[in-house]
Amino acid sequence: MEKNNETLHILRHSASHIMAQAVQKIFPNAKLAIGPAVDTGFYYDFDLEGHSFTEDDLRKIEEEMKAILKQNLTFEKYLIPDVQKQIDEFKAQGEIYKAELLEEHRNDNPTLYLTKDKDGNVLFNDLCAGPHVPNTTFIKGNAIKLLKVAGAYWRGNEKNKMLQRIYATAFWNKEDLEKYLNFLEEAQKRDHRKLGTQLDLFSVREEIGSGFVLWHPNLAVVREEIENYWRTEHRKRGYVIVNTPQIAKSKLWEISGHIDHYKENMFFIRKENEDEDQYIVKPMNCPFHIMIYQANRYSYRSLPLRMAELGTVYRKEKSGALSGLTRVQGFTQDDAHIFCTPEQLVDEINAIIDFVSDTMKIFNMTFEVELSTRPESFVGDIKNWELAEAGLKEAMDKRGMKYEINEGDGAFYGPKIDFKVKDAIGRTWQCATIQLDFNLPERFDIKYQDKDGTMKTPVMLHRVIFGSMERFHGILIEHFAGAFPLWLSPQQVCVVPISERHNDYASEVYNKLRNAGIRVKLDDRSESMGYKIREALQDNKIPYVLVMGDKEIEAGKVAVRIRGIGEAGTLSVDEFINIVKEKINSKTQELSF
RNA sequence: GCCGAUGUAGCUCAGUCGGUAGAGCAACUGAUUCGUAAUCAGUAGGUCAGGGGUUCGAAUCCCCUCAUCGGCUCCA
Repeated sequence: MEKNNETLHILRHSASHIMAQAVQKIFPNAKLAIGPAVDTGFYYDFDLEGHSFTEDDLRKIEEEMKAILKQNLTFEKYLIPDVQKQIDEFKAQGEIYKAELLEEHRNDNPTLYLTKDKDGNVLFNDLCAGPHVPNTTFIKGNAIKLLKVAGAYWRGNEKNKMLQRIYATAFWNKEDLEKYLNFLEEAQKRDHRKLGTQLDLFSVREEIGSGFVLWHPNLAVVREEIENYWRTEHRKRGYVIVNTPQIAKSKLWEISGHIDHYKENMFFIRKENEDEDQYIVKPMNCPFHIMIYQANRYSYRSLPLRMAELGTVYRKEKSGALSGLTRVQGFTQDDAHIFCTPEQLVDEINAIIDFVSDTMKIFNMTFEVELSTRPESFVGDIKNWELAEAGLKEAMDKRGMKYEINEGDGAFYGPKIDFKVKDAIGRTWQCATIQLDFNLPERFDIKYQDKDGTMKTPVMLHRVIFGSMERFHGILIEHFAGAFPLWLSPQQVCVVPISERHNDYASEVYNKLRNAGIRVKLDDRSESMGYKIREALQDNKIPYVLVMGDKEIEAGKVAVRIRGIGEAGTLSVDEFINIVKEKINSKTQELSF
């Protein structure tokens, strides 16, 4: 058997059998559920009454696995001759989950995999389609690692019993495992929640509520730059920008259908007395944008209408779902709604794809695309769906864009294209999305006048580029490991006088930079130069430090030190300002001169 | 919402068997005036997440709530 990436999942699947064997050796009451290989390793789900796996158990199980591996066991495929008999046997053993699975696969020529010792004794068996490695010599004791224990519902259904899942990983050799563990450690250092505290970027307070983000001055600077970019780009691309209220009467949400379909995610404002109207905090911007559309009459000539807003919405989430900046209850969408005729649809979609791709380029991010098609329950005319799906495909095919298709995964109101960017941990986050909507234009009965003079219902597109400002900033923090490119850096330059007698010159330099519109900090504290440099570059991740002492003052220059690079010679202040301004304007990630 | 873990100074953490809380960094004050990724000394800082209970006595044991973390589910 070849030891490559393609066969790695076979190794991992086999390792999961060894783990199950080890668990049942230590905990004979543990019932087996399922234990597949996944992208980064494998897991096995157990039902174990009366005991929760601990870190210590994981160590013991790992030791037991190593002991099992030393016995040089073989994996053997075994076609179940009498399925009913095997089901009864599983039931007698208490293996109710295996029995349930076998019940379902009874007509698929189900097989067991037997783990045998060299005398042919069966030490362990598991209902399994395989394949597996031939024997345990393929699984190296020093290349497996049990990682964590977590709860997981049987068959992923929250109505079912919660099982205990042990996550683990395995590689062909020790070196690959260590590489992976190092990667996990690196990823942890980039965690935006950790960096959020370290760099004083944001916080979430119990007194305010979970999932409501306080943007500290440092991250507010990043956001300001990104919003500036966002506005400029939207103007360039023919959008109009609007502002809408934070709350609306329940009537609006009745028309939009949100009360019927989205209630559990909405925040209701408590009424003081029964006569008052019920107000609801907006979970979406679309109804407001439609109301703006309704304020005017449109013809096919005046469409498409591209309406954008940095709109803050609030969505109630299940308590366990929240996380840092990436999953919150209050967030600002970089939302837009495009009202157009069916003929304009493909062009509009293409323009949005251009927009997304141009934007992600600036951050040096890659993304993958998924198309989700009509689900089982849907609204609108099936012909429109087919046209729309074909349109989305056409737009992507024309530009040679690769995409995955998630059949039946679209929203009930229309198909969608999702853009997923990759973060430091290799996890993909949904950012940009384009969704067609056949529902809201009907519900609000919006129209445009076509060439032939008749009134028709426009096609409506929802789209975001960043998704939410909160999530996108979380991704940015991880992507850059907190070391933002110059144009986004909360502080761009730190001015460090060597000793007190250089303070006057330093403050002159500081004023010059500040007047030039550069975000600069003067560090004239009575600390050592080395300390100030370290704090600026390493702790605060400021791109440039300007050091000045007698020599620089005499020459009218500054000594430049660059984050992650080191000393970069001396320049006049004007020269430095010109270079830095040019770099800021070009949004480059290159700091060196 | 579910399973499990965690919550001690601004941050990172220690705190034994239940006997009234400690370090490093940061902050503040003073000294130092320094040539490229941590100068020295001193001072101050805590209702031990919140509430209830057991106890002569609780950071420590029990219960509830809140929050955070790892997952599951959800993410119209």
